[in-house]
Amino acid sequence: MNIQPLLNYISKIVTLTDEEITFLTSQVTYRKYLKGQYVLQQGDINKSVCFVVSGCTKMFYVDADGQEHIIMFAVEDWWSSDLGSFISQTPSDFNVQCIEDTECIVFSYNNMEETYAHIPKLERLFRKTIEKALVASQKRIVRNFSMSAKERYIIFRDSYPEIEQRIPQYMVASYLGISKEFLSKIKKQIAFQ
Amino acid sequence: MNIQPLLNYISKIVTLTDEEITFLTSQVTYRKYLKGQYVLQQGDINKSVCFVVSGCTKMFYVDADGQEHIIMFAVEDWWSSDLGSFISQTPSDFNVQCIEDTECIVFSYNNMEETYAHIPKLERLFRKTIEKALVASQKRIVRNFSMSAKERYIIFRDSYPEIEQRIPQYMVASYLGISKEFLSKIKKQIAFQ
DNA sequence: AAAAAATGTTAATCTACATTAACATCATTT
DNA sequence: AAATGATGTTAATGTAGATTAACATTTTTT
Repeated sequence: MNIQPLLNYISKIVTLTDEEITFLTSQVTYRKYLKGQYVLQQGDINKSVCFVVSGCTKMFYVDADGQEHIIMFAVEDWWSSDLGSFISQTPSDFNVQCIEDTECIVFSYNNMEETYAHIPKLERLFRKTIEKALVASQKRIVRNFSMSAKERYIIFRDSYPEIEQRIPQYMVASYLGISKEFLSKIKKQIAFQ
Repeated sequence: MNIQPLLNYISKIVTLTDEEITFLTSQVTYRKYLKGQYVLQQGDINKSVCFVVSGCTKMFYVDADGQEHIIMFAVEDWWSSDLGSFISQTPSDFNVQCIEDTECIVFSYNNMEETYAHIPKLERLFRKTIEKALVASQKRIVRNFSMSAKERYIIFRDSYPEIEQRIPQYMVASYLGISKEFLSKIKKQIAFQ
């Protein structure tokens, strides 16, 4: 169990005492998923939130026509899972699936109250995480309304170059909300200009 | 100052003592805006969050081409303002403007810590409000990706019939992310089928 | 190394929606 | 009541991006 990446992440936001670190370690579990495994399925209530230590996950939605729409990716040092379902304990609209072998540190909903009670700083940390998710989500709505697919692709590529490298292109297309054929066209166009 | 609608709203989620109500009343202010007035401007840090007692506001974004994109409306018993900017105290991407004469109860960011300290239940209430905003925002992304303008219009109309009645149609179009001409066409199509 | 599966490309055709522009209706001001 | 401005409609034309289908390339499995 390699909890160090989580501690590094936390230390950027709040400072924990040795005692708090010990307690935190006792509250979380470590899980390894294989490529292709589901962390969460559409319709289930999300009981846990995962901090990714290694690997990569995608959160996506399958619509009425069976089409897959990727909402977000999570790589090292990111929170995977549907935060909305986790915090409200309502059925999730999304699936979370590993697109690489993935190791993560898991916070269970059942432990959260106890964890917050023992380490109140963590409540603040999670509040901030949710805040960031809200801001990012609203920015995404705005972009989808006011920008072309090409502009959105360039922003994605420049914001997350590491992610673009390691995932198949058709998933980038799904994230951008366009077909893989059209993304192919966009990339060609960018290469020649 | 009519604080009753806020108290009714709060009582649905948490129960306040008389002492807490008195304290809360001392912490908020009451503001009246005229139709057309701005509550928040793009680029400013949102210092306050408003509970709408009467009237209606729109939150919108003006893009690089000068086009307006409406993100949400707020009517009686809703929270107006950009929660993202408020909670993170970062410059807002959005404007909030009254589209009717509007009265609201204002929480100032500077008072929040004190309010939370005195009435911890309210921290939970606000956390839940943010959670709901996140869930709604993610649902919106999904809808915009996987549904046609007609489907989105029907959902909007059925979810918020009161809002549709009281705002001009071109604002509904902006909220849906389509042109007013196309919404006009959709409505005609629905009427004839 | 061959076969199979997954991923990526190209081009033709199609469609949901935007844009433009002209006009119609309704609300507000004088 | 006329005039002005705000809102809504219709129709013609344009375009971003979808869909289909065939093929190319890369990766994985055997």
